[in-house]
Amino acid sequence: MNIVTRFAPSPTGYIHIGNVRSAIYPYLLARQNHGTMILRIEDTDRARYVEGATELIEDTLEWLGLNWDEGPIVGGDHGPYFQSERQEIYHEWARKLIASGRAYADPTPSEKIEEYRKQCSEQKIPFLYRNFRPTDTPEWQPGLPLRFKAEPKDYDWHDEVMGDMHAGPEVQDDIILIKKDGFPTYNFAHIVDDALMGVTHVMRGVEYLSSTPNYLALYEALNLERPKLVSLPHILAPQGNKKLGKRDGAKSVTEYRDDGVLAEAMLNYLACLGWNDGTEQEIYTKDELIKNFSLDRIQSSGARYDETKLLWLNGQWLRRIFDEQGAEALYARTTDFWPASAASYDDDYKVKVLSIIYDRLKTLSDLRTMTDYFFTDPEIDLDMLINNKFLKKISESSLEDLLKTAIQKLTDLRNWQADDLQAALNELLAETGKKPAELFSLIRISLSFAPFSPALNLTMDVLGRETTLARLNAVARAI
RNA sequence: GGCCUCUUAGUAUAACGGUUAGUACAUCGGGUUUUCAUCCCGACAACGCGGGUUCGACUCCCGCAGAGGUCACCA
Repeated sequence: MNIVTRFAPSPTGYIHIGNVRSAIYPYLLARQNHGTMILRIEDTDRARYVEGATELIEDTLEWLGLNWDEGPIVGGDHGPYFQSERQEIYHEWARKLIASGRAYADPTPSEKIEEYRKQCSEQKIPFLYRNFRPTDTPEWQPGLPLRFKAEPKDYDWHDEVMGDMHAGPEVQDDIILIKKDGFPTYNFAHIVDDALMGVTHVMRGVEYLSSTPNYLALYEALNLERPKLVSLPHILAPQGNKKLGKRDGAKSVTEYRDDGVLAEAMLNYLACLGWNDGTEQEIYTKDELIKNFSLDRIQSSGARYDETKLLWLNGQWLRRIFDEQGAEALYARTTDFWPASAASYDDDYKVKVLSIIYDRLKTLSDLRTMTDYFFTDPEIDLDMLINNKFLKKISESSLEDLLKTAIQKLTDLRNWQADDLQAALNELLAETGKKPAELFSLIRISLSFAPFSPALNLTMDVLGRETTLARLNAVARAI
């Protein structure tokens, strides 16, 4: 069987980390089975439609590397892939239901419905429209909503994540199929679309679980085959037990990209939130995820979003790319993340800086704050030097002497290279009788005036003889 | 309120009747000649509660509690 999955978002805004997973899992399943992944835009709610949201969605999927085989941009044999362009199709299927007596036009004014709803809520009973079903219904015409005529009964079905399910007649209702504006509801449109597009696995959030019996009734009434149903548990906000949503500050996926999180790390983290393959592996490439993914190992409970772990994974990925693909490969990802002061420097120099700083990065945007002193002379901050925990017991004149001794030693150094620099530093240690913490802190801070920096010899190597000596001399004069 | 789902350390999870309940993040301690990281070593820390079934239960069954979802002309 050819597996066909889909991601079917509404273009109401950006995709955030709480809802990308319903794109990732269908993608993994489709790729694993050499099947088809469809992107369908569910834009039937004109009020919530947001201009540009479709592009935002496409951008997010592309960044994560979740390409689709059918849908906007790429086309396909089952289009259109925007529900707003499928009006005729929905109406055609709606007419079938009218013909078979399973749908009726509803003339009830909305105030009346609101009243019914209120009655039920006051009596603390569930609101079922079928209990208020109008007896005399007109012919369906524009301006009138079309409702399904429920014939409630028991349903049994299997959910690939939740297991065997059962629901009684009490949950089935006369749901709206076509709204009065002529657009279909999600409830109706997705049934028709999934069937026409050959979707074999419907993967969506658990919030649809309670309406599933209505969908089963619809498949039956339309004489359509049931796809496999896969309910994905929610991703929960870091605090509390609420589903992670925009209101809890769920950031858009692309915001993480702009903050310097790698797509590999994001995909890795999200895929493993609520799914695991039973091994103790933590780092997964996209190909490994595709290979190892399985529906039956998706958790049935919600998982809390933990940004700390995402950032840890990002660090792992930064180092992995550097170690396995080389400095150039990682450098290629850093283009937008250098401080302004780096603009005039060439690629070779920046690659060197990256090479000695990369294992201190959590995100690429850390480059902006951590590398400035490689590109511009830092402002001399004597307080920082004098109050350093290793240097504060040394008098200022001793510091000056020590610095001058170091300058002399480094000035005499023949080869300005990491190894030779380290050798010179070691000799300096022996000659001055200072502890590494004292001597190295003095030089390190004098060069960077930063809270931390890479190994001293590497820093001096990258900075070069001229800059290093100039900075040290400047500090020696200032003390 | 009805219906439905979920419940292992702070977090994500492993275990599919018999383990000192494993792993990772976080936290705390130590090591790798300065700092901050990386890396390595170590520590802390969990089966929601109550009944069964069984020689034996985190695992199976039944209650309870807690949390979440749903009951839209939103998806």
